[in-house]
Order: sequence, then C-alpha cells, then structure tokens
Amino acid sequence: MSHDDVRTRLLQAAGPIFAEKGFQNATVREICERAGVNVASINYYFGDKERLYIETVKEARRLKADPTPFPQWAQGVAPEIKLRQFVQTLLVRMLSANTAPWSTRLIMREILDPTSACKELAQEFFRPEFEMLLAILDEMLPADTPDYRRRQIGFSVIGQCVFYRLAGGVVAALVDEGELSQRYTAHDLANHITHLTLAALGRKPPLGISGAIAPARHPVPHDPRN
Amino acid sequence: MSHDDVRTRLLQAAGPIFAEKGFQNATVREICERAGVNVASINYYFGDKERLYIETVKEARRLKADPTPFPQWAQGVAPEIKLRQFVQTLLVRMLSANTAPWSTRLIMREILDPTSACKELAQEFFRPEFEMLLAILDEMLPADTPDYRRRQIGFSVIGQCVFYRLAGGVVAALVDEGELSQRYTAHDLANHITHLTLAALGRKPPLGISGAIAPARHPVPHDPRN
Amino acid sequence: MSHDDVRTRLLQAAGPIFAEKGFQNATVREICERAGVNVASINYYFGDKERLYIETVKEARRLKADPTPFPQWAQGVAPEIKLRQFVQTLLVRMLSANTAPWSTRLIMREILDPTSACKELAQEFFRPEFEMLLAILDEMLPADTPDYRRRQIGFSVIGQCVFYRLAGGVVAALVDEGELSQRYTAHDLANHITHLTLAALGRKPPLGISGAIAPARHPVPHDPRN
Amino acid sequence: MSHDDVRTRLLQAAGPIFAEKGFQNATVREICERAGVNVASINYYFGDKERLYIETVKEARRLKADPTPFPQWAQGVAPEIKLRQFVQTLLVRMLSANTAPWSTRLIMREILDPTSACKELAQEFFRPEFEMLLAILDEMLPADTPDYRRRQIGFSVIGQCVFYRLAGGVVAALVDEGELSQRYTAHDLANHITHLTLAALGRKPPLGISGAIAPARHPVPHDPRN
DNA sequence: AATGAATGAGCCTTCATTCAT
DNA sequence: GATGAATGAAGGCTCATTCAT
Repeated sequence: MSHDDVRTRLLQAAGPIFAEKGFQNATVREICERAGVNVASINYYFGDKERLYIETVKEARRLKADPTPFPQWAQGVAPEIKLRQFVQTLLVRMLSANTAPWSTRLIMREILDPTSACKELAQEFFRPEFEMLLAILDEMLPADTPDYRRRQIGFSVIGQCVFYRLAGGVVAALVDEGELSQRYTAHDLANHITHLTLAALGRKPPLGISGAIAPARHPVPHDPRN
Repeated sequence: MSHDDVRTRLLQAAGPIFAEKGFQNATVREICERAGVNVASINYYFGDKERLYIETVKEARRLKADPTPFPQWAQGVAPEIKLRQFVQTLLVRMLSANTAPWSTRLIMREILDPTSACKELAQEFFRPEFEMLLAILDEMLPADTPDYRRRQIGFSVIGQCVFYRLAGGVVAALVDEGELSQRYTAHDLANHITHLTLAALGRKPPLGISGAIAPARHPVPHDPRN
Repeated sequence: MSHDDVRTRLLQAAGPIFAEKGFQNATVREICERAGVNVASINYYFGDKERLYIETVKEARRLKADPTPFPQWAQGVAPEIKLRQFVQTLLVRMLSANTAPWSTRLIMREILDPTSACKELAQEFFRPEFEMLLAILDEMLPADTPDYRRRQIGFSVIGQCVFYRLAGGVVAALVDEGELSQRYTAHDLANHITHLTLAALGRKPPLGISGAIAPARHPVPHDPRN
Repeated sequence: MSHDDVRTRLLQAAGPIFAEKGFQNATVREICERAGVNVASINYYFGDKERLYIETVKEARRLKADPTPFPQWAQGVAPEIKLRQFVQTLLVRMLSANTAPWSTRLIMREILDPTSACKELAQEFFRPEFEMLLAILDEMLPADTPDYRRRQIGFSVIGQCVFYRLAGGVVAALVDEGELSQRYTAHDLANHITHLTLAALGRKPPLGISGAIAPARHPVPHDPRN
C-alpha cells in the first residue's frame, strides 16, 4: 500500500465518521478500522487526531467544490442569470447527495462549532465566494449603495441558502415528506431564492404576482441526513 | 439543600457548559463542581448524563422564549409592522446577551446535531412561531398563493435571521470588527431583513432605491461568542 | 478498604518497583496489581504517576530515617563519640536490610538523577543532617577554620559513607565475597571512617599505627542488592 | 557513508542522550535524528537498542580515560606526590567538561544501575586504577597493614572523589553558587582530599592546623550538569 | 547493503457510572 | 435520601521493531 494510498484511505474513512459524530465522539480506532489500516497510522501520517480532523475538513471542501464549480461567465451575461447560477451552485453543493454527502455536514459542523480549521476555511473558501456574490449584486445595485448594505444583502442570499442545510432537521420536521421531496430540491429552491432576491432588488415582479415557477423535471430528492 | 434546589442548580450549571463544549466534551465533574453538588447527583436526579442534557435543552427553550415574547397584536395592525416586530424579536432572542446567552447556542447545537430533544423542540417551539410568521405573510400575499410557496418565503425570512447566529463565526471572519459592532445589531438587521422581505413582496420600494435605513440609536453590540 | 489504606498500599507497592526499575520503567499497572487496587486509583489518589513517585520518595525518606534516628546527645558528650554514632547511623540506614531495603535505593536513584522530588529531599532531609555533622566537626576544628573548609571535610565524611551504597556494585566486584561480608558491615565501616577522619583531624593516632579495630561481634552482612 | 562512519556517528549521538535521559527515556528516533541516519540503522548496526547502549558505555570509558591518563611515575617519586596526582586525575576526569562531559555521567549511571555493561567496566576499568591507588598507599602504610584495611582506605579516597560527581546535585543544593564555583574545582578538591588523606596517614599536619591551601590559580569551574 | 514505511503492543490518563454507607 | 469513594472500560498516543524494497 503506497504512502498516498493510506493517507487517502484515512481521509475517506475519517470524513463520514467525523461528519456524523463530531471530532470528540469519533474514535481513531473506528476510523482506522474502516480505513483498514493500523491504529498508529493516524499519528504516523497526520501527527495526531486533530491534524487529521483539519485535513479532513479541507478535503471535504475540495470534494464539495471541485465537482460543482461556479461558472466562468462571459462578459455581458445578465446579473440575473449569474445570480441564479450562483445560488443554484451553492444549493447543489449543499443538498445534493451525489458526492461525499458527509462533506457538507462536516463543513456545517465546523461553521457552528469552529475549531482551528474554521478560520482557514473562511478565508480560503468562503471569502472568495462571498466576493463573487457581491460582484454580481453590484451590477444590480445603485453605485452609491454603501458597502455594509451590500454585505447585508449578500448575507441574506447566503443565509437563505445555507438554512436548508444547517437547519435541515427543522425544515423536515415542519414540512410534509411529500412536499419536501417535491418542492425543496436544489432547483426549486434556487428558483425561489433568486426570485425573491431579484424582486427585492426591483429586478422582477414581486413575489406572488408573476411567480409561476416551474417545478424541476427531474427532482433531486433532499436527503436531510446528508 | 432541597430536592428542587439541587435540580435547578444542576440545570443552571449544565446550560453554559453544554452550550460551550457540546454534549460529549462537557464532563459531569465540571457541571457538578460548578453547581456545588456531588458528582453522583446527576445520576441521582436525572438518571444519566444524556437525560440531564435533554432537560437542559428544554430549560434553554423556556429561558429564551419567556423574557422576549412575541407581541400580541391588536386587530388592524399593519402586517409590515408585525413582520418588523416578529423579525426583531427573533433576532433579539438570538443575538442579545441579556438573558442566558448560552441558551441560543445550545438550541443551535441541537438544530445541527439533533438528539431526541430536537423533535420535541421543533413541534412545541418552532412550529407555532413558524405558523405565526406564515399568518403575517398571508396578509401580504395573494390569496391563491400555494401553501408550499408561503412556507418557502417563511423559510427565507427565518433563514436570514438564524444565519447570523448559526454562522456567526463566519460572519465575524468576513466583516471588519468595526462594521460588525455597528451594523450587525439586532435592530439594524431587523430593519434590513424586513425591508428586503417587504421589497420582495412589493410592499416597499426595492432595495437601494429609497433605502435609507436609520442606524439604531442605542446599538446592542453583537457578541459572536454568545 | 479505607481511604488511607489504599494510599498506603499504593505507596508500599510503588516503593520497590520504582526503586528497582526507575520512574520510567515502572508501570502503573504493575504497581496497582501489586497493591491489589484498580488501575485508576493512582490518578484518583495522587493525580498522576509523577505525583505518586514523589510521594513514594518522601515515604522512603521517612521509612529510612524513622527507625534509625540520630541520637540526642547530652551535653558534654565527646565529639569523637558523636562522630562515631553519626557515621554509624548513616551507614546502618544505608546498608542494613532491616527495613524497606528499597528505600535507600530509591533515594540514591533520586540523587543521581534528580527529579522534582530531589530539591525537597535535599532541603528537608539532607541539609539538617549535614548541619548536624558540621556542628560535630566544629567541636574538633580550630575556631578560625573557614566555612568552606568545614563543608569540604563534611562532604569527605559523607562521601566515604554513601560510596558503599552508591557504588555498592563496584565494591562488590572489587572485593572477595568473604571479605565483603566480614569487613564491610555498617559497624566495621563506621569504625574505619570515624578512625580515618579523627586521624585526619589530629584526634587519633594516624592510620596503621595504633589501628587495632575490633571486628563487629554480630556482623550485619552487607547485601549489595539493597 | 561508510559502515564504520555510521557506527561512529550513532555512538557519538547516543552518548549524550543516554547520559542525559537514561536508557529507557532515550528514544532511538532522537538518537538517529541527531546522528543523521535512518531509524532502522540502530537495529541494523547494533541489533537492538540495548546493544547500542552497552557499546556506548564502553565508548564512554575509552573517551574518558584516554585524554586524561594517569602519569607514569619515575622511580623515587614521593607517594604524597603520586597520591596528589592520582586524586587530581580522578577528579579532572569526573568534573572537567573538556572532553565528552556526558561520558562520566553515563558511567555513573551504570554504576548506580548496573546493566550487563557494568561487570566488564569494573574489571577492565576500575580494578587497575584501584590497584594503582593501593600501590601508592602501600608506600605510606606499615608493611603489616592487613589487605582489607588497605582496601578500606582506598575506598575512602575513591569515595571522597566520586561523591562530587555521583551526588553533584545534592552538593549544589547545599552550597552557595559562589562557593561552588570557587572551592569545588578539581584542583581545590584534589588539594583537600589529598591533604585529608595524608593527615589521616600521619604524613601531614592534621587538618585545620597548618592547612592553608592555596586556591587554584586558574580555577576550572565545576559544572554540575556534566 | 541499507532504508523508509508501517506496525501493534502497551503506555498513562480520563470519564461516566456505581455502591456501600 | 444523598454521598464520596472507587471502578473498569476506553481513549489517544509513543515507541522499538520489522519488512519489502
């Protein structure tokens, strides 16, 4: 078994376990068992449990972002389109169970209960994306909008998106299962959040007026456990 | 020391500790030490550590809701006013350090990482408040707005609010400290979220157009540690 | 089993093991096993392994000193007598196998390889005895003898005594077994060291001249393993 | 890197580490790191950690004895001179920090806590030196002095010398730092021990009478850490 | 011949829990 | 009824050693 092989196996084994149980509850024994490696490997490859945790969080970031990158928009693309795609990308990353469903959960855990991995995550990962969102909003806001207001609007967009992941359990408890799987797909929610935001910015008719939003043709069921 | 006395002391001691460290990281020894009672008391009064945790979460709910109740609106109060007050109440509960600052954190913890206490919490605590919000929105939405859309809009409001508590660490990492204490008070955020929502519903001019929002006169600084 | 009972059992079990193997080589498991108590007892009663070690060293001091106290001399006792008894007491403590043979070894270990227990040992235990020796020597030295010289002479006395314990293994390797058991008893060595010292101080005829020293009537065999 | 090169590097790296930390506390990793060789080298070149330890002790013996040999006295040299030089050589070896200061400490460690290396050490190293001392003493003792008495006197000389190394920590705890660096140099102590011994043998005036001992002109400070 | 990766036994310690008092 | 003493299971980690290369 090669060097990188063991490292990778450890990260892959640690991901779901850290995501499910948190740092403290996860045991190195369980992780090593699942990875099929020796108990001492974690200390050998990562120094200690905490370092493995941090690397696992970073790995989660990569696994989540890489397969669903933000589009590279050509010049002239309407900001409405960009916003729609930005929001959808965010939601797909968070709600889709396609790749490493544990990674989102691990990142959310880190957001609520920040460890040393969080600062790094915020600066390297969240800040560039937030700046990207602000740039999109800038195209739709008057030039004299103060910076703090732009950030507040940005947080409103982000807040609406992450809510479904952070508080997925509560959403599931307040909504029928049928509605959940039909109306809370990444696609539907992206429509809704974009629409609401654009309406707030005066770029669309207000909610409830025009608002027929076509349901997704191939709904991706939302699995609140991920 | 009376029976109830010890129980109460244990709950009061457990609250901040569970909130800060989580269930696993908190030790019964520390809780008992802070409560000034015997180590065996937890097992004696609550059965085991987990039962104490659940009771502590319920206690947090009571402590958080009681001192900041939602207003009882007289008939004829404009829905815009109601929404503003609803949002502000939510934010004050979550951001203010007035009473039991740990309780919000404990509830957020429970939301991300639901234990057996979560379902109960959702039904008894979140559902009535969510219904109250939906009733307010109903007054501003066309009668034929489908239920699922009303819920989505409701979640958008809630999502914007809880974001600052759930992801407080990330917000703090992305915003200057000066701006944080000036623009992210419960009052300011309530203004912003209400305004955005009303604009989206066509009840106010769009964001950025009229939008001068007066800052709070007595800003309550947001303490991200709470 | 009472509180003090367990503490005492642990100290008694730890003594020989620490003495034989040193701090690092001794395992808490072995100590607890020999004491017949739970593995966690050491942490419960002493905090950690190191604290147990320090207490064991102190216990060794007590066990060694208590059964063989220095005499309380009446006024007018000749300094030659006092010196003889001082030296003999030192040697009996170090060479006799009567009580806690491990304790001397543990103390010697601490002397060679000082841990945090050593300073305390030196101040509380060695210094008073050293002062006692200096007082005896003072009676035989001219009043103008500088302090540093008195201390050097004191160390010469002590050095001769402890040598047989510190370097017992080497002595045993250089001397026939028969001579070892006959001439290296505490009694004989006390005679020799006292005689040599007194001769050096001009209080006795030089070595080799008068020197008939009666052998001990009941020789205490020297057990170099202790 | 040649075969012998690696062996030598390992021995040189192991010396100070074994001397400072003892056999158990020293780790092969640290030794190999300092030697700049592979972790597996110790097992490859020496079989295991213990074998390396034994070889290191033997190396210490060589390093200590070679640069400070005993003088080869011409016939007719006074035994007082010889004793003085013998004692001084012993003390210089033990107290000087000139060459391989660790080696003395390692040997002392071996004396207190004999391993398989000790017997060899005693026979090959200590016995010849002890015989040399006895020969010097013979010149000053009556011919009919019994062997066992000559050995006792020899041990008294040796005991006084090694005391400052074996119990250096205790000496340092009982003596002011100023006095320590001024009066406990190899030169001063050699004067003192020789003087005391000669006085005991009737070859010099008793201590305290004539005894002005000139301090060393170039005092070699005693470094108790060596 | 010589190594770097990998191992597993064993270390000290912590913890929630129990039980005699 | 309530406690302080005591427990044992399990935790992360260190280390000398081994083995394929």
